[in-house]
Amino acid sequence: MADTDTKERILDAAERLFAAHGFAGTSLRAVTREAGVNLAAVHYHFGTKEDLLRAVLGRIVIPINRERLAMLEQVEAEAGSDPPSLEAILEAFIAPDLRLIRDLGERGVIITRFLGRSYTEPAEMVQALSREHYEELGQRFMEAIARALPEVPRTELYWRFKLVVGVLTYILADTDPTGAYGEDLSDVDGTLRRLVAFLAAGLRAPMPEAQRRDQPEEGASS
Amino acid sequence: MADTDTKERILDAAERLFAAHGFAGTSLRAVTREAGVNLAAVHYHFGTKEDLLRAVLGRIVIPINRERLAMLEQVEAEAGSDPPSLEAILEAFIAPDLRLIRDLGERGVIITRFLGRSYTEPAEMVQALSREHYEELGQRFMEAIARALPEVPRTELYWRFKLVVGVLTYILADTDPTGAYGEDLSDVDGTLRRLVAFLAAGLRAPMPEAQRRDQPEEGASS
DNA sequence: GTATGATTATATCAGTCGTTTGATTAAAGG
DNA sequence: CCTTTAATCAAACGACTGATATAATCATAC
Repeated sequence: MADTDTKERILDAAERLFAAHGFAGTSLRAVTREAGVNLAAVHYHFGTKEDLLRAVLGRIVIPINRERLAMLEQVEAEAGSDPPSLEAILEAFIAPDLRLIRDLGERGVIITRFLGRSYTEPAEMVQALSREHYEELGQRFMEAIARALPEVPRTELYWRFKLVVGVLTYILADTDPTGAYGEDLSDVDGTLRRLVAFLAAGLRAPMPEAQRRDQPEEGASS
Repeated sequence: MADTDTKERILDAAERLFAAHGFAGTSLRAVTREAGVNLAAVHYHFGTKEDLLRAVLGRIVIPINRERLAMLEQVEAEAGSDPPSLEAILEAFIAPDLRLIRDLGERGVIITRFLGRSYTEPAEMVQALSREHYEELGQRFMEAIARALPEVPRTELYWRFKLVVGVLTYILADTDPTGAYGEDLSDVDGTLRRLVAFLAAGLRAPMPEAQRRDQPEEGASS
């Protein structure tokens, strides 16, 4: 059995099972059973269970983020010396994930679910890994958005960008092949447009009135 | 040892550990160790590990949802025959969770984290339970929002409401006592206002242009 | 005091877990 | 061909898991 085959089979199986059951809920025996390989192969090829997860996450996230960054750079290049449009930036941020579904079919669904869940995955190391992959990129996108929305205070934008991440995370975690995405793959683009519309509006929202700390709690505010 | 004490201790410990490590990553021995009780007490008082989780989730969610519903009803009563404002509805939806942090301090943080994570928790039964608690209530809020936004198509609202849930889920899952929420509890109200502003704008966003399926992919759309 | 039910404590069961080990096999290189 | 390296295999280790059984203790009522 060729080594690239064994490793790939382990990675594929682990990807599926980690996405479905999380890190703690997935045993190495389940992985090796599904991959049809020997238990010790995991340790031979990857080391610890954590190392396996690192490998799974890395092979997913690195190409996606490369694509994400490339899209952003293209958007910026097309805008020239002007700031790029907010919608285009958001599209660059979101599209690579959603297009996984269209391009990879069922594996795309597995991956998006895995990505979406990794952010709130109970095992701390999963979260830490996930954030590590996104930190620099997030900063990059934050700055592009700040240029597109100079009138929104920076701290507010930082916070709102987290909400953008939250929405994307949630959508990814909730993908379901029997739902809208699975039925009609061209709907991915429609979904993208609607997502971008929602998020762009939220990012552009005027700041709410400053709170007044010395007043008792109020009911309705028009 | 009085039975209400033992049960409470188990529930408290389980709440903390499930929130931190998830269902699969938390063993009953860890729970009983932390609670300072005997292993058999779990089965005696609660039955299976799943039943314990049910009990933990139920004692958290039921009062919060009661409060959520009460706030919505108050908002509707104040609006009379008019539709209530979107902002007020969103506030009724979100405030009970956020106020946990202010009102319960560290336990509030634990609970919000638990709630936020339960939606994407890898163990399927956690998710199923979580959704079960929110299904009817979600429907109730959806209808209130639809009355506040009659110009947005119903199917689009349904979908956008899921994004609202996603944002809230993410914020809850990401609570960190060392962050903004923990430092200044009065900031919970500011957070609520900013959240509502973001989400209200997104919900009110005009529909994006319908997609054209027969056209090649476009770049920027102004 | 006794009787009864509730509760706790301990031991055990059967199984699972990640990791390691030494043996064996397969492939590559000289 | 032999030697070396890479890869695979099966067994074992020590630890842990949820659940159960049983006996002891506690609490309450009569």
